[in-house]
Amino acid sequence: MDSIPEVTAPTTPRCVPCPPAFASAPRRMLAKNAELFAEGDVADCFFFVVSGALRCSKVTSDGRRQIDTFLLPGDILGLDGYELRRFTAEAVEETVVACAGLATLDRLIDTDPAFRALVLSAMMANLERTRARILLLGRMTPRERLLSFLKEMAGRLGHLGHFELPLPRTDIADHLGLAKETLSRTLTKLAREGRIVIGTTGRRIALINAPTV
Amino acid sequence: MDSIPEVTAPTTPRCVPCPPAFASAPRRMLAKNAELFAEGDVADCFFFVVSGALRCSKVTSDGRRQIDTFLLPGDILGLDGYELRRFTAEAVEETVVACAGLATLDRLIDTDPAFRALVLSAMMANLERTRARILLLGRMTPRERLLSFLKEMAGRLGHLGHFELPLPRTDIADHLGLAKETLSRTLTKLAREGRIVIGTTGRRIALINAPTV
DNA sequence: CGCAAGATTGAGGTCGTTCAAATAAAGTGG
DNA sequence: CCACTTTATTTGAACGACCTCAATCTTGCG
Repeated sequence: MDSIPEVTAPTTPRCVPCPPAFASAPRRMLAKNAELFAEGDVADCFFFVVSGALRCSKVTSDGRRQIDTFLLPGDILGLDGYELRRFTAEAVEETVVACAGLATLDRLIDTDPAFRALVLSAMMANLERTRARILLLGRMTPRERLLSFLKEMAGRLGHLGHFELPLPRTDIADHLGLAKETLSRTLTKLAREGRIVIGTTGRRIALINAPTV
Repeated sequence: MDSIPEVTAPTTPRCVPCPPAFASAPRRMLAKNAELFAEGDVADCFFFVVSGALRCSKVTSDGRRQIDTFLLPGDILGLDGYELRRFTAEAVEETVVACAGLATLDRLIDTDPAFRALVLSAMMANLERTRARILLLGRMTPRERLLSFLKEMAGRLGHLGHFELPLPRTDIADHLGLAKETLSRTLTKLAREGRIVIGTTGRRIALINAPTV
């Protein structure tokens, strides 16, 4: 629609240093759309996202999909403490994770107060983010959902100006509980209103002066 | 619509013994619709629900309300670890809670492995329940939402046959992301189909042979 | 350059909401 | 305990938002 101000390093490669617990943990590289684990798998390890992005989703028997969360570099995945995975995790793009066994997790929680605090705060942040999404999905219009999502992403991606969304429209739609067509329409409507600017590639988005939600 | 098989003790009083951490904690009695705390309040203690029921909700500036969770006897509230409350907690009916300070919580987490496990598992259960609701709110029909909710409640209230829901329709609607009229219609439709039976009082509900969702 | 996958746009239908009214239930005060 | 008030629930009708289906356009990749 409009052009976005180009910057010298438009796409921050987004690779993040590991916390000590994962310093020597083995890495795993995932191709685009590769599955890290699936709903129902035995949960025997947890992960730290080094680079790339993951989506965690559930699918109903008739194919409706809901994406719980997107995981970005620096996030921890797999703390839920269940025997079996409750959702599927897939790479949105090429992604690198560090893996650690659950025994490690239990040991660290019991012996390392700093790590325990990290885990607790990660869980609480997770819970709070999820709760915010409950309000979003239960009571908000597509427009509000999208603005809220973009604001969150802007914050998490660390750029308040513009940022590169590594996510296809379908994923965003399944995250926000919308049809992809509705998402697309809402997106262009926001662009026409001047609330956002969409790059020529479609993936780069700039939030213009976004008032709270 | 139809009559529900009467039982000698139709309404289980639902009062639950305290875990040790709350054994000598002060009690607080809440009248119907009384507020335990409000969004934005300073969070200085956490609670154990002894009897009654609570609803945790958020409200948008224009009055749309979303109920995150209902708390029933035996549930713990206030583990989120935030400085300020992120939601409002009110009594659905006359309710008794036990209160403990957050200092107690921190101390117990650091010193008592059993309590730590309790807290962690409570948080995980909470997170999982919330995640299930994300799918529900994002991708399910009113009918599916209601059946899922009734099934959950039947399990939590401990009766797989019929049970007394202490909740008004409006609360259920705001929990499931529906208009109260839609909820009511869906309810009577399910009753006509024979999937549920609604008592003359409207609050007692029997789930008939509910296949999974 | 051509194909495949993703995104946008359009048209039409459906389901859930909104507004409004009627009915039922629960409190209240005599 | 009853009549009355108030609140909650059910029901109806009509509108509108979002979804579905389908076609077009764009982007990415071989």
